[in-house]
Amino acid sequence: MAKGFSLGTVEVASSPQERFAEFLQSKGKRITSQRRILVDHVFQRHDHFDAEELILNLAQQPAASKVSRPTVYRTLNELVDAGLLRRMTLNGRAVYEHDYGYPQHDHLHCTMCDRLIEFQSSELKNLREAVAMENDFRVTGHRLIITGVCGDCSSKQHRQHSPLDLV
Amino acid sequence: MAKGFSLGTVEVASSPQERFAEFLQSKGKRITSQRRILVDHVFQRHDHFDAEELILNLAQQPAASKVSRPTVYRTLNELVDAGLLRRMTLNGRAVYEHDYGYPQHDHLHCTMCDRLIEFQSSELKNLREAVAMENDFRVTGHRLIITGVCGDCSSKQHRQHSPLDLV
DNA sequence: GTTGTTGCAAATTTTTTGCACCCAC
DNA sequence: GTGGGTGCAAAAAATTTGCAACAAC
Repeated sequence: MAKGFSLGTVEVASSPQERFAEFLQSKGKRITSQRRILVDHVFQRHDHFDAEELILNLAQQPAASKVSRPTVYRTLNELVDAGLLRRMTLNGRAVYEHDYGYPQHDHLHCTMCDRLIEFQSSELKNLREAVAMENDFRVTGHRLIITGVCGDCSSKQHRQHSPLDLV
Repeated sequence: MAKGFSLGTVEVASSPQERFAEFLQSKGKRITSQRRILVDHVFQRHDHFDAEELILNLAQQPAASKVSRPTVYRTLNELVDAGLLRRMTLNGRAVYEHDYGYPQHDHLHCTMCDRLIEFQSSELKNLREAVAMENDFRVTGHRLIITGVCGDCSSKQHRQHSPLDLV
């Protein structure tokens, strides 16, 4: 199970850091400062982001917390594998959001301002299973994106938000 | 070959060619041989494809029906704008399918063989409207992809189909 | 004859990889 | 100490764009 601390208490992995550490160890991978920095940054705020935003964000931090572009990409993939992040593709580029300790949900995507609005639907899960059953399919997940125009953009039809103006 | 797609008993009014011509004219664009060639190719068979497949496919045709790579990309975008094709993103690359004269549907995506299985669900439309209403959102469309492993791949766990082995 | 279109090559954008050095274990 | 990790530069993959020749209207 979880590794005990010196007091002998059994810890359940609760923070993203712990959870990621567990994943890495299970894969024989190492816990490096870069990986810690990235997990910190990614889970400090709950919003949608892409690799470029994360890199830019890190560039504005003290030199100590800089991580190279390839490592950012490598680590994002690991975080997806670990089940901590979920990846979706918006306009060709990958967009990430928290997947761990965050309820299952889907998205409304405004094509004017690129904003993502989250919503939950219990019916969808039933639908998913029903369809899978009919098609002899073993489900591991799903992605539903409803596209359209959000209320804000509907009113001020002329003005547009900047791309990737996220939730 | 088939000029319209038959929806049960009702045939749609115009062919993709006609429909595209209409779109082009409404935009002040021109009907060129390349565009005709592409529409022909794309609507000759009903399956999922990506830009590279289409280009390869064309390369094996008589010289007369060759179209350059940029033009293929440009025209695919126009066909999406015209509502003739639907675009979705599979593993970073764009995948297209017919959208005109073809019933609304969604997909099961097998992550082992990359096959896309189509299905229809009427409940989804209700769900879509309900969610949109709640969020003050004007819906133009949606995309649902249920990921998992298809029956074929579940049985022969070891063997894998080649990527983009399509429906 | 105008104005949009094509093809070519090259640029852009996003993401991945090879490799020498480095560090967590 | 050793094997995995990092950063750098460079490659790769997918798509877009500038521009001169060209064709549709």
